[in-house]
Amino acid sequence: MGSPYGFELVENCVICKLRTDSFFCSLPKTALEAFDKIKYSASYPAGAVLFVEGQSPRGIYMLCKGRVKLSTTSAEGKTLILKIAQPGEVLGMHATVSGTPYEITAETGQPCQLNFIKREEFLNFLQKHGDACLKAAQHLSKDCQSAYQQIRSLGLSHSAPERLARLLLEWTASTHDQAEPKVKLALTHEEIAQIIGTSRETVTRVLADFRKRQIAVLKGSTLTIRNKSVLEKLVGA
Amino acid sequence: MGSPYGFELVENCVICKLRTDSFFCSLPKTALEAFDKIKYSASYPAGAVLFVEGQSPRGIYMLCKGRVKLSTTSAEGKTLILKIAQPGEVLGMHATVSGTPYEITAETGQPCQLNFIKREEFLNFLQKHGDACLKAAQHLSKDCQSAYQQIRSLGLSHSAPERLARLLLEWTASTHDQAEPKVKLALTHEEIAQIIGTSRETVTRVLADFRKRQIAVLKGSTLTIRNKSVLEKLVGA
DNA sequence: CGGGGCTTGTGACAAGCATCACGAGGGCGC
DNA sequence: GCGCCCTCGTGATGCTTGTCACAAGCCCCG
Repeated sequence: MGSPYGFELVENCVICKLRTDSFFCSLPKTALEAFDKIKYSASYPAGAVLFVEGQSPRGIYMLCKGRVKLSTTSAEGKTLILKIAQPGEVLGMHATVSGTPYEITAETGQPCQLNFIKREEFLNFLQKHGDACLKAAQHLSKDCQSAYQQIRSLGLSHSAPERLARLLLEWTASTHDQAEPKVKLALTHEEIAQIIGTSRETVTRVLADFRKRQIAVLKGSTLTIRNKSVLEKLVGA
Repeated sequence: MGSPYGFELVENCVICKLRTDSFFCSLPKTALEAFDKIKYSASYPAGAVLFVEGQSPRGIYMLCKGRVKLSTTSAEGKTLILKIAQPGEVLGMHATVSGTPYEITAETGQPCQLNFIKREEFLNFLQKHGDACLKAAQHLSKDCQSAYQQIRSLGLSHSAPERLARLLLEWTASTHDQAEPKVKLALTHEEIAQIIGTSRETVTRVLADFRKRQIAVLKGSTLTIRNKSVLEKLVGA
């Protein structure tokens, strides 16, 4: 079938080509089929809001394709980005599992395909399928870990350059041992600022400084690390 | 039986008087008995280190009695306290479930009773007992939530008074509708500073300011909120 | 009761950064 | 092609707070 957002909508998890090795995708067949029965597939355009902090949990969203921005906002309107979710991740699981309101906001950053599962059916599913429940626990653990990492970044470093250096290293962590690692990312300075908890102007200035010192260059949406060791020094001390 | 730290060591979870309504304590009988079989009970003095960030996970600790300080430390030796764990909480579950190194350090803040469970046996236990696994997921969700709350506090507020006000309100959240809520806590200014990510001197100064303005008074280990609405105003805007 | 060692209180100073303000570039629709 | 809006670049300014330095309590223990 066709789709309004430029890609095929895959309706069946069992034969899905998007499946990654992460989380629910890698369930044994019986669990996967059960999962397939209770899910609702849907496509969303960029900028769609899946849920807002404070809402009581309707259920979980499993991200098949695209990127989703997870953020939280203060009373004054200041926004902090918690993470950019990648395909394979499950969104809104904390709230759904614990029954408390969503504590974060999820917004698609580009056209996305998602599977939605209602809260009750998801909880039932977890109870029936022990291996799925264990996967869920693992997923929650990962979320905790990334949260702790962000706490470290926010709480244990005073300078904005240090936090930005840490973020750049994080982004290029998967590119092993290249002379000049390159990463594509479609984030504005404003959004980067919201990740590391600083102002847009500071990000601009620090990036300009990095460019001048030949440490890292962000051109268009391509980030190139020129001197990884200096970045590591910035983070380390 | 006697105990070196001034309280009885309860050896059997099923008949344990310390049981709270939280997490594994409130399991159905069969699961509780299985839990009881694989656990090792032990008492620890104040200042004992249960695990250190970076270690590969040996297993989980279930806190029955006492308080445990969970923290993380930067390369420069700066410490950030993530939370003070209360009885009923499980420590080290993220690392144990996901198999990655402990990302935080756990240190007893007073004499404690803990149950330890080896990683493999714990994972087995979760797989066999679906309701326990669900409880585990709920516990992890709670941890995530408190982590997100701390991220909000660190990332979305620029002033130290604001963060301290938020912390005080958090501490007194359970004391509903008292004219002047009082809370006992045995934390030094240094430790408070490590929770809200500021310096010891700043905590001292802000507390002095709060005292002068009749907002909150910390005397010995007793905290008294004199004017809750001002605190809420500090947090809100 | 008289020391250490830890905690708290306070002043001075400078760095870091948020904020405001404004201008330049670049993409997109009309 | 023209204008509009969003993003990026950059200067000036002042507040917040980290840091250093040191004095005063406080508590525990011999």
